[in-house]
Amino acid sequence: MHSDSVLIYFVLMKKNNHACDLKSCFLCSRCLPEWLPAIGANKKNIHFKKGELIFEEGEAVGGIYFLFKGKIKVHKRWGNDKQLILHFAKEGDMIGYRGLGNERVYPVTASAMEEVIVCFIDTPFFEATLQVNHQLTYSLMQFYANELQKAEQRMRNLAHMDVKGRVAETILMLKANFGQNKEGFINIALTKQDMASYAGTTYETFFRMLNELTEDGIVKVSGKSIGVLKVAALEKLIANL
Amino acid sequence: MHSDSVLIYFVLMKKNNHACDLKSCFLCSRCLPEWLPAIGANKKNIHFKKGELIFEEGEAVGGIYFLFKGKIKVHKRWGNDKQLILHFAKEGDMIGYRGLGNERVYPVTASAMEEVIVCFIDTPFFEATLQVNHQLTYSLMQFYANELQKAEQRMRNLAHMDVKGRVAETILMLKANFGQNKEGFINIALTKQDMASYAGTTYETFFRMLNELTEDGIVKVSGKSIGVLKVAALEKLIANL
DNA sequence: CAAAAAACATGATTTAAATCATACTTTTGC
DNA sequence: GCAAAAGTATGATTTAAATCATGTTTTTTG
Repeated sequence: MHSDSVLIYFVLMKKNNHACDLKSCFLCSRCLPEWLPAIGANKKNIHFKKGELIFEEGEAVGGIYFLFKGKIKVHKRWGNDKQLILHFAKEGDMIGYRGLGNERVYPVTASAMEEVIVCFIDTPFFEATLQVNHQLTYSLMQFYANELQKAEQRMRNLAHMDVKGRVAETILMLKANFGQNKEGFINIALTKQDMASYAGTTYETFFRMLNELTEDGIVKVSGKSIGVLKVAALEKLIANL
Repeated sequence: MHSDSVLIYFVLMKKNNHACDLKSCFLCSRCLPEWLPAIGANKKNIHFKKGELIFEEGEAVGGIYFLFKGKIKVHKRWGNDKQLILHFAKEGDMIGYRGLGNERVYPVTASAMEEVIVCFIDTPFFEATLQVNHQLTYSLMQFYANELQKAEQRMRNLAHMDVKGRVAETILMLKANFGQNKEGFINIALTKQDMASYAGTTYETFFRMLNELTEDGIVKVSGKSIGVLKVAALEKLIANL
């Protein structure tokens, strides 16, 4: 073994220890303790720079990812300049699970919104893990059931809710997912284009709606930060009536 | 035991035998053979008339249904006169599986489109079944993964595809799901309002789009029957470019 | 079987939201 | 550190699709 290889080996060790404690993620927390060493031996930590793709729509599925550091957006493209953002993933989230159906091709693109470290498990090992850990399979089934409910709720919103309602919903989702700091601003810095792409509208329309909400004293905006002032008013906008 | 009860008992027996052979449905075909008698003892056959609700959005989840006869539409309401149809279920389909997430409330309404017979399994027994039949749990997980992919695909279509494309998609979905008869018409009679509600548009717009497709010789319409003349032309309309 | 209720068919009108156009400001990469 | 690129900000214009209005035909049901 070259001294180079040894060096690389220790660097990876350090990263692994830093990134994954084999306890907290969706996978490790639901596995039989006896199986954890197998996971430790099979996981790979991978680093991505801002803007890099973790995987792309149409690409063959390699495995499943667990996000340890950074934020990732998961989106579907349309044409060559439109997209619908399905999810903003944060530390602890699972990524790539949409590729586990019959079609072994990713139906979405995942791109790093900042420096990202993921823990990667390839499909053959993940499937073996599911065969052995029944409680994990059951949890994953429940997880999918919940995601399906959310997706169909959003389908209906895209079909019938007006843009202002979807903007309100986007803001409330961000608040619920990322929390807010002491100044009352949501803890995530997104471009307005990305927020618009989540709401299923254009940048311009999103901007105008945000202006209206600001004028009505429902939200406050400062650069990339958005703060909710009147939750009830936002909830009223998304009310199904 | 009253003679009335005896009568009812035999009627139910007969119905059961007619409706369910404990072999072909999603549930029975994936269970351990040893478990089938338990299913036989716990399933209930229920009859619905046209227009009756199998369950309704917001109602507490009772269990899961397997459709043996008839057709059911699964939809989400908006306001009090709009809806988005998520699925047209036919013989063999599973219904009510959306209620299996954390929220134990149906997120959708299921209504009988004609005379319907379903086989009902209550949640406690279904969960026991999942705990015992790991392969079934795994299959169900895969099933959900596929449904999620389809839902997110449609989400993107509702956000970015034009109505004509969604009409084309609706027609191709119906053809793929229900097949066509010798005359080349799709084997399902739906109101245009229902087709429009699936495509996420209004009756009037759906009607106009269908007219355009007819004028261009892409489809043929005769009463409630629609026939596809040029598949490629429909596929081109839904092409993502 | 007749009356009421759905569903069908189409033209005219309105409207929400996308697109286009243009200028300024902040990031980012070489 | 500066040029290019990405993001922000807004007004003006267009357009796709919803809504409204009205008459007809088909289905359901008491």
